[in-house]
Amino acid sequence: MPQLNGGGGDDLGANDEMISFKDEGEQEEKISEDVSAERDLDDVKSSLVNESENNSSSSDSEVISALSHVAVPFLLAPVPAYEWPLLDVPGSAGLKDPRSPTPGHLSNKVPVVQHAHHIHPLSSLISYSNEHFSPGTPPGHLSPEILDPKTGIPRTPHPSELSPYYPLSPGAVGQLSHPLGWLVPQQGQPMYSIPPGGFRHPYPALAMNASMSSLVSSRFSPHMVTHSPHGLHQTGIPHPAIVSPAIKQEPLKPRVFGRRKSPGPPKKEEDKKPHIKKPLNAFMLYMKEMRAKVVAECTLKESAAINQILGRRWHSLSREEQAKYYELARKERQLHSQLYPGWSARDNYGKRKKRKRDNKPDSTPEDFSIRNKKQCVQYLPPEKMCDSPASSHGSMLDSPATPSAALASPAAPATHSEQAQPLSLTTKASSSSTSSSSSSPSSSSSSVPMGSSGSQPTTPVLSRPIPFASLHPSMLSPPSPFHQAALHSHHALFQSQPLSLVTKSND
DNA sequence: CTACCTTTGAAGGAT
DNA sequence: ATCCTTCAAAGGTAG
Repeated sequence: MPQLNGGGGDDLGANDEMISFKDEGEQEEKISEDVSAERDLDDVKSSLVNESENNSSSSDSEVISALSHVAVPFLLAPVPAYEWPLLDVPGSAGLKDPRSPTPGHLSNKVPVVQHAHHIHPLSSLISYSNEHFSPGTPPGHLSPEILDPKTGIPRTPHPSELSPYYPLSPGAVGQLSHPLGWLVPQQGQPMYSIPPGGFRHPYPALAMNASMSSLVSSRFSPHMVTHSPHGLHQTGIPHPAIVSPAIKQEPLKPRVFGRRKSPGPPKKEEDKKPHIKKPLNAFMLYMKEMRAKVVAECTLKESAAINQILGRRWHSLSREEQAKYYELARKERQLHSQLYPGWSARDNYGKRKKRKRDNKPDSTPEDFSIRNKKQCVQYLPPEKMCDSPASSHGSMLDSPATPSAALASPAAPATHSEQAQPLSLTTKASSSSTSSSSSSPSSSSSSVPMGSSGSQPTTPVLSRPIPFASLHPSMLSPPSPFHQAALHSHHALFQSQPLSLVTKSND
């Protein structure tokens, strides 16, 4: 259990969080795109700006204006809408995740808790609509107590049992939405697909605690839980993460259904091995929640464009807000690890055939640039329409590195190094300027901010022309050591795939 | 029909 | 220790 570091990493959280704040310079991205692409964008931008007559008096002209006319409500109140009040849950103190390194006052505020009178920010994601409750799973408020799986005797959940998942007070459990996405179907679709034939739990011996099982069961329709004698977890509750290889991907999707017939002969071994999906990370959880909203606000439907918007919005979130998702993600990973102790992310390798155009050295610069250019044109425009003003300068930066932020870091247990670094900045080239100041909690010892997503920096930068372009300017004048570190990391990037990039920029 | 696109984060293998 | 690759969601799009 990677995540279960016993309370050690207080700082972990902080670091983790830092990772996410790498958006600064987003604006630069737009501005510093590659020339040709920029032209194309300019056309679009201008058109957008023109269209949006009134709007923006603000300086963020294009983006805001474009945005406002498309989705005013969405843009105008991005944060407020999700300003999650850090709920103090006095009663949950004992229940809070023991590992939670952060100070009690902070940890208690984990927004996982939803009071009856509050609407959880993630309600869309984890909301328990009535329909989601299976008959056999009475609302929590009706059954605060949990039946002991072994004895069948009602008992109050132990902190140790709940804490790993959610710091909920016993009484609150039933009222709260389960933060784990897989426990809550979104838009009628479960986060994790469920094989029609039932589940074959790889770890039957695993004991799911009562609280968990109740939560889990609440997410599945009765028929799913009831039949399928084999393949079901000991508790009789299939985990949404388990997906039969044959239908491993979104079985509920029509198109998937259509192609159910396996192309080849039934693969024996694969059939035996259920596809256990990776737990969603913080951003994925955020996406699931926000996608619908973004789509509603915008006319966009393409996920690629939506995701771009979501990515920006993600960066625009305050630390506290992001912290919530990190916390959720962390818990989900924990739960996942408990449900599938032997599971490895590696297990899913090769499941998806896709392997995108990786900026392999082979790809010629031309191809690369063209491709990127095309993408930019294709997706960025829409983004601007709906995307929130790249408020990189907004909340995150402004907000002092509060301890709470630190708390966010879910991956706490993860390597400290990564979190310690503000690397996020580096990543997004963007890191550009703004970065440095506020967010450099970097007291970290390790200088290189490649930390967590060490890979991240590279991929994005390469795939995205924009950030890269902006990279140069900012890098030229790195005042602080931090910048240097960032520069260094970027430099590494150059070395790894310099040609295409350089060429591109020159173009 | 399938892979791609796009985003961030996590994990694990490779160096 | 660092870097790189893959996958997680999702839905339009292109081949």
